Amino acid sequence: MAEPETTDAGRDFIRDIIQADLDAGRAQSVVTRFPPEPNGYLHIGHAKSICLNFGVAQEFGGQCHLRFDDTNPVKEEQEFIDAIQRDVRWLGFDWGEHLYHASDYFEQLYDWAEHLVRTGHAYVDDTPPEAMRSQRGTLTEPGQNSPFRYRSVEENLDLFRRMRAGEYPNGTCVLRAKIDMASGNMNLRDPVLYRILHATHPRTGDAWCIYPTYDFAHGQSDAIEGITHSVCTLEFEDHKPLYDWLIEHLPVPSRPRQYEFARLNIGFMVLSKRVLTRLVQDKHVTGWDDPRMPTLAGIRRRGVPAAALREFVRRVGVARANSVVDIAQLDATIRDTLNPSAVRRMAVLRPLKLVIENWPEGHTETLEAINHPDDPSAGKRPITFGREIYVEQDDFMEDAPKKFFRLSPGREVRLRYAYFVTCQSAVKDASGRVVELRCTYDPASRGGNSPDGRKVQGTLHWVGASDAVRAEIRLYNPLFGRPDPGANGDVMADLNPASLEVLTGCLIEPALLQAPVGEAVQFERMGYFCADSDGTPDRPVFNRTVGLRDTWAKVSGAKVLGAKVSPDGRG
RNA sequence: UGGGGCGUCGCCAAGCGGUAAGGCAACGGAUUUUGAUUCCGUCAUUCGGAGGUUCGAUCCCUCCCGCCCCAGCCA
Repeated sequence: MAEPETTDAGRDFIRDIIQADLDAGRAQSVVTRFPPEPNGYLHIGHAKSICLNFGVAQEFGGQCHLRFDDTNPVKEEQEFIDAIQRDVRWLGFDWGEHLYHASDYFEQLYDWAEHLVRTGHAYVDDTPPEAMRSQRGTLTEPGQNSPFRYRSVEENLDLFRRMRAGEYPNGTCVLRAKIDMASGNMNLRDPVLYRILHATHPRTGDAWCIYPTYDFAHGQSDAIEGITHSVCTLEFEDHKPLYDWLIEHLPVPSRPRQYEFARLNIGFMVLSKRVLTRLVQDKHVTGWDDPRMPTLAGIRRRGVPAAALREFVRRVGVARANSVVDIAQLDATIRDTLNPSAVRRMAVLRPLKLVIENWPEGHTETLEAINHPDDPSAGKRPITFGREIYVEQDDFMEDAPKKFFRLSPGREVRLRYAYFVTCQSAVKDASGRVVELRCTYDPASRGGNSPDGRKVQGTLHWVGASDAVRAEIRLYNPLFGRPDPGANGDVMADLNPASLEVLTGCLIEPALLQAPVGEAVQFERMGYFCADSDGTPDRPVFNRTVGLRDTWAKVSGAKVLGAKVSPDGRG
């Protein structure tokens, strides 16, 4: 079985660093972690981080932890905690026993905070938020020391304990590290380590009313778990000096190192939890698993296999340069992954009735169709042919250019696995719309070949009228209408109004009734589709995972634009 | 105008002083009962720019230009 996933993981600067650390003996083993905050669903950007962290651990014989960075109870929910685990597993990774939460370390973190207070490296600041902001200075001007910066260790300890005891309402005061208010790095201007949040935490409930900030929790959590390589995205680069400062001023059990890589960006997509949350809340999509969403749940529902995502991430690579990956790269990877294994079926999205005039009325024949052109082991299936069948509306053109290898009055084509048919005429309704094709067939061409060696230029997919099943098919287009959503202001203004196209009168071959939900099959000549959970036995629903490459669309499109092909289609 | 990063083909991305991998896209052509797949072939004399060091620089140095991140008691 062809496996597009390469065993050679490819090289990048992260793997180079780890290899060098191992070679030089700076590390004996590799321990990484994937640390999502449970405030939303995982998206394809997270897939890059997951594949990197878990992948690296696998390759170097180490381990990767799944750690929930749950330090802000007001944003986090159990639904997200569950969804994240489901999605990481689906992507194909296993954290084994290593499931952790920053909240597991709250007590230890608190003790370390007191340690900082005792060693004079942290103080309780009563400055209100707005005042604190102005005291912080600007990007070009240094900040001012808080008047509370000089409190004694005893007073700070007492105040901090009272914070923990719940004596103060939200916002009254915070615990700050005493570093350097004049630092060019804003993160070093006495960063907040603890804030008061009277909120119920999904895991610790009401045990705490003060919570550590990301900066105070992250590095220390890494140290507790023995993380050797703490890999995160570029925007945390400025936090590294603080990460290191904390590690160096605390009696932590290990010395993790942070490394940053560029986050994933894909054209026509938005990978921002903030925006994705809004899309869900404002009902621009049906939910986190709407197939148009870049979430792992949405992508999965669309029919994309996890292997395709892993391969995509591998192809894209890991580097430090900000970039925007062409969405065609994702589509190509999905096709490459699906092509060798997806079973073939026939479905007509926009049916046009075709009547074979010289076929006996009421007679049907069972023909044989293969399930995969390159894999005989995929087997065959019976399909029913008869006097009336349906073909794709796009496969007929009344006044067609020579290069149109499909149906047109007088032209002969092959109906896949069936017969050669020649279009005799088109029946139109009162408005002039073509509603039916009258054709004749060549009885000698059964199976799709003519004994006289006659060739036809086109082969069409079809569904027999006698056993066609009606279905709904949902076509998905990019959720956003421009490659750089939001570049001109409001992201929501760039939503693509045509991101979802629902086709209700589709006709599919009966074998499709057995298609497992979520598993993509190829509708010949149309693309990859998978059954959706919204479907019922009498009303199946399919999602388009991705279309097939369509050279004809390019050629005909160019013709419409008057660019490449002359009117007769001969270029 | 502070600090930290990044700039290699249309889009990703290797390259780590010895004379530009690969993928996607594009474009030819072959095979094809999917205008699919597969297969062959074309596609950076040049690495943001200008100097410098060197026998030799995409790789080292200097200056310049451009882009990204940072002023949450978010992560």
